Amino acid sequence: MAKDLKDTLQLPRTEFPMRANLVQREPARLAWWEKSDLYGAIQRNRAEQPAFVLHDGPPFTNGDVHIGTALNKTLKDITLRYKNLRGFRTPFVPGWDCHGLPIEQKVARELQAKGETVSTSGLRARCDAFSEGWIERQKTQFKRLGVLADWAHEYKTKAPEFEADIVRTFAAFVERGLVYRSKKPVYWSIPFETALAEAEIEYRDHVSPAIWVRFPVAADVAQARGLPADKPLSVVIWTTTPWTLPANLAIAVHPEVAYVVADLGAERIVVAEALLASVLAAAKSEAPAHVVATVNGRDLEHLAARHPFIDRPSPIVLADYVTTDSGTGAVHTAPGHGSEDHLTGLRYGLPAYCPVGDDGRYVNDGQVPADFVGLSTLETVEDLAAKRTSPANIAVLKRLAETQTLFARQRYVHSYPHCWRSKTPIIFRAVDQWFVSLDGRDGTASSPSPRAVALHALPEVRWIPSWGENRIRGAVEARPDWCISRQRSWGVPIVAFYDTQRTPYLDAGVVRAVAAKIAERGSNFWYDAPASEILSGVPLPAGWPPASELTAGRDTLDVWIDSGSSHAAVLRRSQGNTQWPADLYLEGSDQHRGWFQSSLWTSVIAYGAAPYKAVLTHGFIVGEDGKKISKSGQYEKPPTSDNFIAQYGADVIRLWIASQNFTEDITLSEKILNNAAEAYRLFRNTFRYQLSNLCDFDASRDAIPFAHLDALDRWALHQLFTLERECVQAYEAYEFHRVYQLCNQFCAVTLSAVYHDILKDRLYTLGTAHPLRRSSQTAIHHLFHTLVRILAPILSLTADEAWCHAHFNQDLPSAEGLVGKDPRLASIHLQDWPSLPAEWNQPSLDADMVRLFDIRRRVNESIEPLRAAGKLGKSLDAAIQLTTRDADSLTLLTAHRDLLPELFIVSQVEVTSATSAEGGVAVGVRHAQELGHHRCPRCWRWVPQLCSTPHGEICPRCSEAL
RNA sequence: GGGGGCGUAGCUCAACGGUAGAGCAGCGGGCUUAUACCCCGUCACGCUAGAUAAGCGGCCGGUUGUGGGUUCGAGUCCCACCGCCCCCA
Repeated sequence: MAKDLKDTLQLPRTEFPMRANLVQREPARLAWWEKSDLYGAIQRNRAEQPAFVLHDGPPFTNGDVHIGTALNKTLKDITLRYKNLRGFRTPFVPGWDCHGLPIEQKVARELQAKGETVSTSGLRARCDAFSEGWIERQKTQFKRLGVLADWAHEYKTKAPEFEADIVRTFAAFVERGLVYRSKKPVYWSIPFETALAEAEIEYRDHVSPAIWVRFPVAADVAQARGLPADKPLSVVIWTTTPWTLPANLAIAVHPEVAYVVADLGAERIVVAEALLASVLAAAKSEAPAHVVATVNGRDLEHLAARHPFIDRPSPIVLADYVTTDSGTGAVHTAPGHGSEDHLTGLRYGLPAYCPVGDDGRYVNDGQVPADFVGLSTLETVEDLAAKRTSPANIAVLKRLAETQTLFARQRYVHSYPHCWRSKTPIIFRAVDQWFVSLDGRDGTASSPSPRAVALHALPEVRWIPSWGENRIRGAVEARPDWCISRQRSWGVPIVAFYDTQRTPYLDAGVVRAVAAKIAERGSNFWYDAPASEILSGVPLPAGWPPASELTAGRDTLDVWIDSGSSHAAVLRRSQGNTQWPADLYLEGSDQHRGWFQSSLWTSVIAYGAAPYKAVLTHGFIVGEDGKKISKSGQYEKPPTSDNFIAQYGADVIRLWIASQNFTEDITLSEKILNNAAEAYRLFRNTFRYQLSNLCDFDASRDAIPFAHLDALDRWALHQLFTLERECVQAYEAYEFHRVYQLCNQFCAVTLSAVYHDILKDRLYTLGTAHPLRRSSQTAIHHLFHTLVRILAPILSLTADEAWCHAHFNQDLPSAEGLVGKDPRLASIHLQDWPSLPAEWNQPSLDADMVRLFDIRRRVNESIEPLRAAGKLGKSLDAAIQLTTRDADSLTLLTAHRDLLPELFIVSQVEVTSATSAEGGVAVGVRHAQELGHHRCPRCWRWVPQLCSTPHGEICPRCSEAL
């Protein structure tokens, strides 16, 4: 009979499964999105609406999608899905950054391992294929995350049309007169006669001659500085690269370090006070030394010492990087052979003098001693095998000995950079590079400099969070001129030509003409064709030699110009219906110095304004210990997007992302992901409860107008009204974690613990079409349709799944299901954001309910001891007595008298006023049985009297329902 | 070393310069009509009390990484330190 009665209840029914099985089931929905071209449908749906353009920052194409990259793309997806629901047209063209050293290096190493040698264009072809392979893999991985984009029309920086726009960015630099040529030291491989990047350096032990060298100070110079001049005086430097001495232009000392003039008997030397002992030890000096003067480094500035064997001065300069850890505290400075030296040289107006040619041998420049010319500066493979130092070192040592400027020497073993391919030591060598002046060049004084325009543009942009503006401002202000040339192969060529004397020829018109050819033929053509072909049909500017005498340059552009040109190549060309400037750039905070900045420079130079209206940044993922995820070591598998999805499914990962305040460090741990999974289940079950209780509800037929709804249901809609308003605020501020918190608490407290729980009695036991039941179903209907939209940007797959169940009673819309219906029904993502009627705002009702829920809480507290004592099981077994002398409370309780048993989920509530009672409301609890009541086997409530029906003894209300 | 941030319960997040709060997890129960679901209680110091009772303490216990400062009043503003993240050197 119990079974019989149970069948008379309106129990919830739905095919929406409780268990998500996301890992297994998500791919089907993703496949359906793709098959049905959901992205295209969404774009068509909003074709006439104002656009919100988020411009995608391109990930690099050399590996699987990392969880950090997944975070970035998911935040973009959440943003765009929200904007779409709000009615904006949201084109999203994903991009990939394809050129660059990491790929070139990886490919080159693979080739080397296989013993293959290929031409430049052959290497480029391999790089192209390598990059393309990762694009496809990453695309699959991004799709698996649920990211919706124009995947069929992505942008790639290696595409010919894109490359052409990169070249045109360069043309804009040239047009503005900003491009100039200057020397800069780079790592240089002698055997390969090529520049190397940091990543191509291997550190190996190397035996160098460490030498202490006297730089004589003339007597009159010393005297002018108040230094004793009656004996030979010299500044002693220490170096492990004797071959760089011909390029010495200065001696650096630290301004705050104390230096001494030490008398050694026959001579006096200047070294740092702290290093005097070690210097003497190196020279094995037996003679007693005594200090005759002490002076601060700062006071030595501009003191003109002499080069030990070349007739020129070597002035003393100041530099903060000088230490007293080793050496003499006086640092040999050759701006053409060291990065720090170069910067120091710039401060003192010293040239990046480098008398070493591409082949690593001294050139004949009239300054290098004639017998040095042609000597190799560093060891060849043969030299290394024979364990002998380089010819240049030998020559320098010999010359120092001859000029009696060698103070001491030692054999010195240290870690030294080597070329990864030839295994020979590398040299630091200044070579000509292309620079972009950020402060304007000759002839452009009338127009503001790029830096001025950039700084002017910053306040026009909305920076989220706001400190982003300060950060990029610092970077923009401090940035030196932009070195845009790289001696690489896998990149976009710098369209410059050279005559037989290596004189460069550069012209914006020529650059643009070549760009047009690259757009058609790809940039490989630059490497395969002779200059005459590259320039055929291109009118040469006056003063250029004939094309037959020119060769095309081999430098490539800094890859930051590649990605920094994306706004021109994509937005300016309205690719995928985008537009310039973008409404939003959204990347990690490291991009303040990267893409945000490179895009800003290219844009202000070419178009005079920033390419974005707003820039949103997120932090980086760290482990439980607060250390960055790669160093955290808490995961055995690599932290790729796929590895996490394989364990949790995309929607749990998306929920985790949404739950975090992403402007700060984002913590990732198993515990936190399990939290997200727990919250996911809460949302899923909330949808399930709602769907299952709407199984017999047709809004068009059964819905009840708001004014006629039961008070509890109106209250629920009031709560929903508030939730929606707050969620919109949170979304607009990009505070997705607030949306998460709000929805989580709404579902856990307002719905699950209160509203949904109270409703069970009504929904299950009343007659199908009972007004009270329909009233609650009306509210549930609104709750579902609002909540599913609020959560759709975050739980994109699950919200869509719930949506389909609401409309088709199955996972995915069927063809038949859609016949005769609006095709927009096919997906939640084709819906509009709900606009909730203002009448749902019921503050006074809410105030009443707040007080009633407070009493409810106290009722629950009062029931608990009886439960613990085993006197009571479910709350429906309880009969409650509320006693108050407080007129307000009495009015409140009386007004909602009928609602109280439902509200408390008890069988009876008696309200009495008592003059003797304390203030407030006193709660009394009894088992309903004590009142002589009987339990209705159908609805489980205890009532004074059961009545006989064909279904047995049940309560009058149930009898009526049947 | 320089620049930009962050630090509140085990976790995720709140809190106009004005009483430090939620959810989750944990712990203890209950239900079996959302059932691998759901409900109730408890849970950021200490003390006292207690079984159909809860209170007390506030200058002298604690309270937002630590220590100072400004203020009638500081999680919030300022300074220093510690730890961590991003960028640069």
